Amino acid sequence: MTPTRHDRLTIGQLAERSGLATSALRYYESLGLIHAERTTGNQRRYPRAALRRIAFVRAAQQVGLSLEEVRTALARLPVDRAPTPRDWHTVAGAWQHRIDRQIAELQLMKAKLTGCIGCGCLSLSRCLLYNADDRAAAAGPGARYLLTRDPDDGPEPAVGPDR
Amino acid sequence: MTPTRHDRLTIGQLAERSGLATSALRYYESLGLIHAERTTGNQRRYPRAALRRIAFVRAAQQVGLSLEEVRTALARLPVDRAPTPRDWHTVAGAWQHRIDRQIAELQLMKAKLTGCIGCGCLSLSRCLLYNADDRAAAAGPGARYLLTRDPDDGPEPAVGPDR
DNA sequence: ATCCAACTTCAAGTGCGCTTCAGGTCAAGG
DNA sequence: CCTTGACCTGAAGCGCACTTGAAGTTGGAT
Repeated sequence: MTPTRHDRLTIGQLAERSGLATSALRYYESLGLIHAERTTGNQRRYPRAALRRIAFVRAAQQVGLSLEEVRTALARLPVDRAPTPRDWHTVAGAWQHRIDRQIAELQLMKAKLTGCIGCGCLSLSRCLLYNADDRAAAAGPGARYLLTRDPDDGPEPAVGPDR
Repeated sequence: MTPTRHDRLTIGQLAERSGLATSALRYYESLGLIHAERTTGNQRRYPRAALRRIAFVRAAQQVGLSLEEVRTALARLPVDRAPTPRDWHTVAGAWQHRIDRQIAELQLMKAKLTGCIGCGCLSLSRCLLYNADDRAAAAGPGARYLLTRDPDDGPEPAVGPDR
């Protein structure tokens, strides 16, 4: 221990403490997510604050942000000091909305599954899962919104074992 | 409508009804997720059941399964008939566990964020977000488990504006 | 002074889930 | 018959988040 000075971490040390690979850290740095000073020999030396930024990044990823979005979010926080409660409040608030939305989606899905279990579902004209995807169409790729309420089932040509 | 016969869909029709691109459908087929018969002219004709399988795939993706996992799951369901309640019960039960876990993770995250908002957090020695990532280390990549309780904070050299 | 693990850069590779492209075939309407 | 749009295949490309590899340099310990 105390390989350099007690408050400057080498990339290896940062990797160990953050649980990320050194390659990931360099990658994050290339994206501007973290920053390092350099020794005279051009080696990176990270301030302890880097750990905090990394924690922020990982947390943001869990919340579903891309690294690019994380970069934007980080840009609003102080570069190498702890954020103020005010800084943090803004960010965390936005995250909570995302989390709430994700939880809501999962709960909806769960409810649909429960319904389907009960009804022996996935039959052609009744299943929520089925009808959500069908004729929802459009809505673009990516965040396809499947599983929102299906207002009407439409004129499906009777039930009968589909084939 | 009624372009071929009423119960065989062209890939274009399936695409429209499922909301997926034809390229995605061919891709799914290449993975064995869906199956089509061919016309004498070698064009695909999908049974209506394909819509159900696609719904299954999309739902599974939402639950976090990879297409490979979906393939495995689908292998346990009848190929082109509606699954029985029993079939379905097994699968849906497994999914619900996954969903529950995901919800729990999100709620934990949310709780931590709330705590951090209250305490003006992300300071070096106290923040849950910070400490979860730090010295959790290991645990492999991928499902990194960040945000579990931090038992001890360890001897952090006082708080003081880190730098 | 010497050693070697840890560091450096840059380019290329990986896995997933698709999309795009090139070059050709099919089928239904005019 | 001819056109046109939907379809076919196989290969390549894309975006994301990294990892791997090659070739060279640094720095802390002995």
